[in-house]
Amino acid sequence: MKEFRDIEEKWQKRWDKDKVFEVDENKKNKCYVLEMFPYPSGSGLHMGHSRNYAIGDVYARFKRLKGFNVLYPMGFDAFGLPAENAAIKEGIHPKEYTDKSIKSFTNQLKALGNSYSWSRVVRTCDVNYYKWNQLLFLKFLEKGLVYRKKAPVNWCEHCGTVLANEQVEQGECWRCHNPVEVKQLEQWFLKITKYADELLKDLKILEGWPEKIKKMQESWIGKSKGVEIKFKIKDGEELKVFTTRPDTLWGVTFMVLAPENPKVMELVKGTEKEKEVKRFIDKVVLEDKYERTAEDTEKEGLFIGKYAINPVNGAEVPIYIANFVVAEYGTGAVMAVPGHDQRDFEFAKKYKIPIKIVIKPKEHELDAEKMMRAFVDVGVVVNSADEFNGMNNLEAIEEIGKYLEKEKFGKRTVEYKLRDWLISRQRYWGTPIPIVYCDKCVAVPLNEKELPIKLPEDIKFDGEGNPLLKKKEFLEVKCPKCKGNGRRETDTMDTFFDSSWYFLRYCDSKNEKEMFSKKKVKYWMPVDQYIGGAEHAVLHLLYARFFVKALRDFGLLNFDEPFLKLFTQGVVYKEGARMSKSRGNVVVQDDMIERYGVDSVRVFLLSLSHPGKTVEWDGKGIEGAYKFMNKVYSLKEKVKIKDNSKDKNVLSKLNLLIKNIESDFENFDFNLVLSKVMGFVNYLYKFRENLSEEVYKESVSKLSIVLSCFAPHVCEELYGEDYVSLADWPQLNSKKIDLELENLENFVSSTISDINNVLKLVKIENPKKITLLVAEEWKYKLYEKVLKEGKGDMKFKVKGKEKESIKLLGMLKKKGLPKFILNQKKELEALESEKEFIEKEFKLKLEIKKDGEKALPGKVQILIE
RNA sequence: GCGGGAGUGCCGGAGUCUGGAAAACGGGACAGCCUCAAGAGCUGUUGGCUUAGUGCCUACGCAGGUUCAAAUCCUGUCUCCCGCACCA
Repeated sequence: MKEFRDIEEKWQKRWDKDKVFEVDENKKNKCYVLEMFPYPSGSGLHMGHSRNYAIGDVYARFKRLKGFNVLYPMGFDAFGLPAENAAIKEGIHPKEYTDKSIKSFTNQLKALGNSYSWSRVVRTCDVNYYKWNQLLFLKFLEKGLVYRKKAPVNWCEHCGTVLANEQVEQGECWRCHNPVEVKQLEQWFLKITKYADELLKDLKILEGWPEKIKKMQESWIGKSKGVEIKFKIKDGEELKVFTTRPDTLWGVTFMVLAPENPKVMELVKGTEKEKEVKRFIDKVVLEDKYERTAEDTEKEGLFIGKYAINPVNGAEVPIYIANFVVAEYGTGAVMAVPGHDQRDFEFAKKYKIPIKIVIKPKEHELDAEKMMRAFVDVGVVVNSADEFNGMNNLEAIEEIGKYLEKEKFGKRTVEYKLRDWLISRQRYWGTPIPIVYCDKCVAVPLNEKELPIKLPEDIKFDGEGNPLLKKKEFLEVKCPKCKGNGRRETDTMDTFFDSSWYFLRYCDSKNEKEMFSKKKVKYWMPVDQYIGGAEHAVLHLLYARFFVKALRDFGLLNFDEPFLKLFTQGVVYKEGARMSKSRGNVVVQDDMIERYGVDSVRVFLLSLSHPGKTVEWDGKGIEGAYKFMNKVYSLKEKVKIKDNSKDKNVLSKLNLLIKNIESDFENFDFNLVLSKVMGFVNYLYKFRENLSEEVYKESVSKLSIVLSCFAPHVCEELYGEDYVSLADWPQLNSKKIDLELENLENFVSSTISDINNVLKLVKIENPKKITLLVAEEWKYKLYEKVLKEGKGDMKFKVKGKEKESIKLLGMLKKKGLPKFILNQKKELEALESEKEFIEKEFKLKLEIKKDGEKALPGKVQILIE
């Protein structure tokens, strides 16, 4: 639509020129609205993106209108694999690819009309940004939060790099969905586990976060309280196990070690079992780890010929190794209680190991022979030490824990599922890790002054491994410590490192001297409203929280959490799958914008459904949004005034609208805002000839302010003075809301239904008398009309509300009721009333939604005889 | 198995917190007006029955319960989507 397109261009240029959305620290209340910054890929923005960014923009614009000093920045998560892969595939440099992508992203975001503060753009691939990554790395190292360790790590062959635990989804690489292998490698880890407890605890203060995301983090951190118990190995040293169920300690009938547990080979060394055990381990370890440890995988194990001694009763139990035990959790060894753990139960059945009952239900006995599954419910301790028998097992967990500590059999501990974060990546397009290796000094961190370590740009991509490995100038350096020959670290940082603090950099993105000015960060942070996808629940959202806590402990920040409120948008699906380039089911925004104008597209995308819900793409509805925008735009031209009979009504509707939508905005109920605004626009449009100039102007002006969040360009045009984007939210004038007017229809119809209900209730076909007692406040004209004039003439032509009045009259008449009159007390009584007294009385409350200031006395009593 | 969420016309979705004419708002379909025509715009219809009434009946996943009154509150149950998953 040409006209809309012209308007868009005009205003986008003006916004840019006048720096309308640029902000500085000032005395106003600040509001930091942030969307997760995008990864700039070569393909354009599709409808999923458009919807997401529209959501953020509506909120930011709303807050701006409400008088906040709104920081709403945009940037690019510009390092990462896809750029590198594109480089290999298409033969262009990742930098070039990224620059190009960022450019096209920027253009498309601008085309969307989003009110970003463009001067603050952050690009993580700029030295100016990533040098601070390097500084941070050194700081982490200094504080003992970074360490290098040889460990079993997740390796994605397809991406040619290791991955963090969080980046493995059901055994597959989060990015390419190829199976992940386990490799023993020496890598850099970030000690996120140090903050495990705080990360868990502080979830409680994140009231503005979706429950779902918090639960996901909670289970990812996976805290469990238990006891570490020492078992002696017969003729050997001791073996520690971790258990959350010390109450079942007397029911232990075997032990199981993870095959990877180094203790295993030590134990069998030189015994006749050695070969067999080795074969078993090799077999199990070769298997895909995810499959092996899936819940429905058949349990397999092997007795290793050794026995352990239960510290509390001296019982000797056989030691097994088995596929279902995870090496990394707890001590990589478990005490098995088949009576009270389903996994142990299955294993015991398979290998014919005895089952011993030590907890039983209150009411009946258990027979270990006949049990079909383990008893895991709450019960009573039996067959254990005398002092615990008869105790409720939950209580026994506590007591036995204490007992074990007292007897020095073990100690109470806490275990987490959370693992340290592996940040090394064997890829080129990322932040170089500021480390030099040297034969003498091992791994030497660089001095701060030597930063930044620039990522060399002049390199060759042959598709084989990390090109940095072949870049001599980069590779060969002097050891900073001994000045001998050293070799630079060629691994780069996980890009989630970049995104863990970018929101801080926005506060002061051009600072050359520091990561950020503490003062500026203090003003803007924390982010008031964060918006992004739920898929980052245990990735970015967890890492960023960790960074903030760590930086706080470095003395750089003075708050505990980066994001006060979080909104997770829904995904746009097409043909049953998430819209994405790789699936080839994208609908790009450009064509649609070209045809209908961007405001229509924005309105359409947000009217579809609640922004938090996933939607299946169906472009048909755009027509409706387009019609709506046309109608809105046509309000620019005032038609001839016939009369001003609707002034009151329109003002009432207008103020009602302003009142109602504010909380909808806060709750992200944008679909509701839009439907309410549409309702108002229809009303205004319908009666535009019956309005005084003032009222019309006021209506259009206020409408354009509230609607500017959704349709900023057309609304700028409509507003006509200054920038609507910087206007003040319209003042609510509650007095103009005419409740009588607004509730008229409601009142009549509900009265009808009340009478109906009452009639049904008392089963009187022809009641002798019906009395309606109406409160003084209900001076509804309609009632007067119906009851004064309504002589049963139902044939006068009426519409709308008045139709209802006919319905009321007719209905009453049909029920055999004669004329009514309205008396001074606003009591309505049947004329031919009997003196007989009322037999039944039903009070029917007619409650109208409260308006906060004045609750209506709305109450009608219907008395029937 | 655990956790989160959802079941309402042909479709997307309001309404549920705070019980009181179910279906706001939008899409789609159908009919009419306007047009040479198309589009746009406007008007109406869109659960069933119907003698066409100002009528009756049925309906908010299913089954119960509370209540004068339930989509809404309570109990049970089914289905679907999403996340985690042998963590001892």
